[in-house]
Amino acid sequence: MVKKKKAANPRRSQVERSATSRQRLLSAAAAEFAARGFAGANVDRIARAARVNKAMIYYHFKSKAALYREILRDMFEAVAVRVSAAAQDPAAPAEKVRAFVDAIATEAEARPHFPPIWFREIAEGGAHLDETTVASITGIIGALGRILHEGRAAGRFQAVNPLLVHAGIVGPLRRRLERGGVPGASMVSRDQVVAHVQRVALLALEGPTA
Amino acid sequence: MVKKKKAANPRRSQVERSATSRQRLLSAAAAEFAARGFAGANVDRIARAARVNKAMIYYHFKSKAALYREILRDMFEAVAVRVSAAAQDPAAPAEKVRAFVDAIATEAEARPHFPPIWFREIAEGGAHLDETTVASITGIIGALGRILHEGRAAGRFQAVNPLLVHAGIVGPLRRRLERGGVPGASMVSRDQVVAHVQRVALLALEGPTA
DNA sequence: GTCTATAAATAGATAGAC
DNA sequence: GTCTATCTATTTATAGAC
Repeated sequence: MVKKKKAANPRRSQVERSATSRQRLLSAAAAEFAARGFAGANVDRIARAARVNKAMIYYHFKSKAALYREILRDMFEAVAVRVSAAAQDPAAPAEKVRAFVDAIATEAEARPHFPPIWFREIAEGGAHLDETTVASITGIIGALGRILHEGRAAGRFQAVNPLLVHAGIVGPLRRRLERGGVPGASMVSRDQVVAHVQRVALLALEGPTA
Repeated sequence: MVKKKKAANPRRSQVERSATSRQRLLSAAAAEFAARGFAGANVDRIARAARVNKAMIYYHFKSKAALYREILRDMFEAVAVRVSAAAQDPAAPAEKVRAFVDAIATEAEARPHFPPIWFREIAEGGAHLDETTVASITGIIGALGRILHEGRAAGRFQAVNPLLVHAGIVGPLRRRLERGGVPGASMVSRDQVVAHVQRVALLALEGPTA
């Protein structure tokens, strides 16, 4: 009788055994990285927020950087998967654009800390990204590019740079500014934002050239 | 005979006497903050890039934070001034939107490090901003708000949230991604970007509701 | 105004007991 | 898996000579 308990996927068994502290750390870290960026984030603060001993960070993850990379990998992979599905769906290009926007919005909603982190990585030129994550991002942009190309081939869209469309989508799809005295900042609902972005993206693609 | 040389504006005389090192520090710091953010920035690196002794940072500025605030203040003030001018100009609302976009683009061009810094501050919720700078930003959003309101009153624009329009403008108006394997990233010129953003902004405001 | 040397504080990381 | 104590490196900031 060969023992089987050690033969299981190490990743899976680890998750089973320590889902709590590991999970707490991941979500506390996401919040910290979102609020302060990679360099500004503090492992003590992460541990405290997760109500977990700081040493656990180095038990579950190799380093602060590895923890950050893991969060990024997870976030961008999730978006890439959903976005690719939207691009492959048999639907009209315009509908795919709507699905693309909604895919990002949905993932951003499920992970409230995703947009700020994304923003920072853009500002930083992707300094902290590993190859897997770069591949995910390339996949996201690529999926959008395919949708745009398809619409253009069908004579529905005009030629616009995918990166600019992408920026026009990601820009507004961040969390509303909560402070700073900007009036009306927190009065925009999720659905309003999504509807606005979808409308603008489609106008940019289908509207007159003028 | 009262001596006059000490009576001059201390700020002015300081600038006159040390324009070189002070100026070098400011521009080196802007680059560093843009590339790495406030927390990620390193004063040694700033001093080295400016070819100035590190102690000079604390001679000219109170601290790393004060240096950062000074850069932000300058950048946002310049944008606020130009943007307010655009809003006051006697022109049709649509033209004012174009001027608004161009104003930001022009300042961003004059200060290449402005867009990434702006991006970070947005992600951070304005954590490092002093009151003066918050006022500038409020002024920028306010100027856009007035333009939109005017266009709406004239029956030309539809009702859209100024913050979303603003995000749609600032989002694409960042520096083009230079790396990361994104195809076509660096193929977008300044004028193409500005034209795209202007077009999209106006479509969002004037286009059909559908 | 400029420089060297160094103080002082932070913060990432690890050893080792339990 | 979890904790305490601590090491170490980095980095902001200052004192003081020139």
